[in-house]
Amino acid sequence: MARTTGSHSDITGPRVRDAALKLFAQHGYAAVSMRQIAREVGVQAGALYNYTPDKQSLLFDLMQAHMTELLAAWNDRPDGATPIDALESFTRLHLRFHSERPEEVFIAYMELRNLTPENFTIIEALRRSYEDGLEAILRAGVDNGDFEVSDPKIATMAVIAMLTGVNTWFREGGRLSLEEVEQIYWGMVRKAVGA
Amino acid sequence: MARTTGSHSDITGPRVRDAALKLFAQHGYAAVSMRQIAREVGVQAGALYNYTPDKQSLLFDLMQAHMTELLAAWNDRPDGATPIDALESFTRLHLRFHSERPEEVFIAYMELRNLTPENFTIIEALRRSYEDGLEAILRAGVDNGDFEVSDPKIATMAVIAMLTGVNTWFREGGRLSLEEVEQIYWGMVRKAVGA
DNA sequence: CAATTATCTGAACATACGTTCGTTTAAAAC
DNA sequence: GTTTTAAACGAACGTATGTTCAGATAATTG
Repeated sequence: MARTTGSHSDITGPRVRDAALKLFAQHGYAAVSMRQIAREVGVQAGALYNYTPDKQSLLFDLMQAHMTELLAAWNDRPDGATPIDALESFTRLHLRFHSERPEEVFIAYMELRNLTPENFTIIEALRRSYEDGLEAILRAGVDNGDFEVSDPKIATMAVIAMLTGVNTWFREGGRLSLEEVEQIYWGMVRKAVGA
Repeated sequence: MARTTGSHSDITGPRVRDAALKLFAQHGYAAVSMRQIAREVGVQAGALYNYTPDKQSLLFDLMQAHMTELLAAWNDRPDGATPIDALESFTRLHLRFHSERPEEVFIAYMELRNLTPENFTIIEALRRSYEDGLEAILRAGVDNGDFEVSDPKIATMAVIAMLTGVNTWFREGGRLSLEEVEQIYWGMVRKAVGA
């Protein structure tokens, strides 16, 4: 037995990726074996190596793609005229983007320590660049008097932690719609920075 | 070779616990082997089973002890006269308790999915009981007009996420002292709930 | 000082791991 | 319709896993 009916690289490739995403998010990188991923795809373990050089690349590619998409979404945002508008825009974008990708977000936060040092450096730089975007908004608001923030660096971490925490409980179809959640969080963020 | 000079249960026991704590926090539960823990302790893998029935109990005991200590600290708090005082007390306690135990906190948040279902249920109940404490404060403040919070349940999650996020960057001896961090965060929490 | 007990070793268990590779087969190209 | 190639199989590689246990030895007890 070998190549099965209907087997195709452009079908299996994404399926490998999806299986890795789902299983890494569910059980953690270290707890998932290549054989489990293969079983989820419906293929033997050896066949996975047509699509990834190794297990580590499977993780790294997922995280890099996620961070790159996040930064792309950030760069495409409608730039707010005022720091207040920009902060609202950031808040809503962050909530929407993250709530749409619970598995990617989970992996991005939980599996950093399972990256090789080189890969970790790359992902860390992407993350910092995202944080810098928010920090710039906060500093602009402090400068023009819109915000009252004693330490923009800490406020940046606080806001991001608060927003990302939504992923621990928010589920589509739950008590609140995403729009309601956005509204509530924007209210808290706005007040927290004194605007 | 067998029992070595100076070997004692009351010495090795805590050392097993400490090694597990350190290694689980550093590499993750699934990525750490019993032989690694044994090497850290300076003992053969088999000897660990004098101190734990299995690897899972090592994780569960760490998490249960952590949550129990957190709840104990919470019950011993000086109860604030007003909701505002109570919220400040909560904020400072949370920050102090968590910053003193970075490894336990890391494990408590990252290794939930590596608990057996029964163990997960127990830990989850402890966590919820902690969250309920904060939610009660927020509701009291809403009722007496001290706070302006549209959804106490969400505000609870937001505040805890914001505060726990401190552990991702705070290091003793860094730019800011714990006291300064407490002050900054209390300011943001207070404003976020409209007090 | 002899008997007992607590503590640890070191080997063994069956099973699983990530990865490689020769082989086989279906689909694509000519 | 034949040749070429992409894709998957399935067995094998050496190593590691959690856990058990008989045997050995140091500390403790009487």
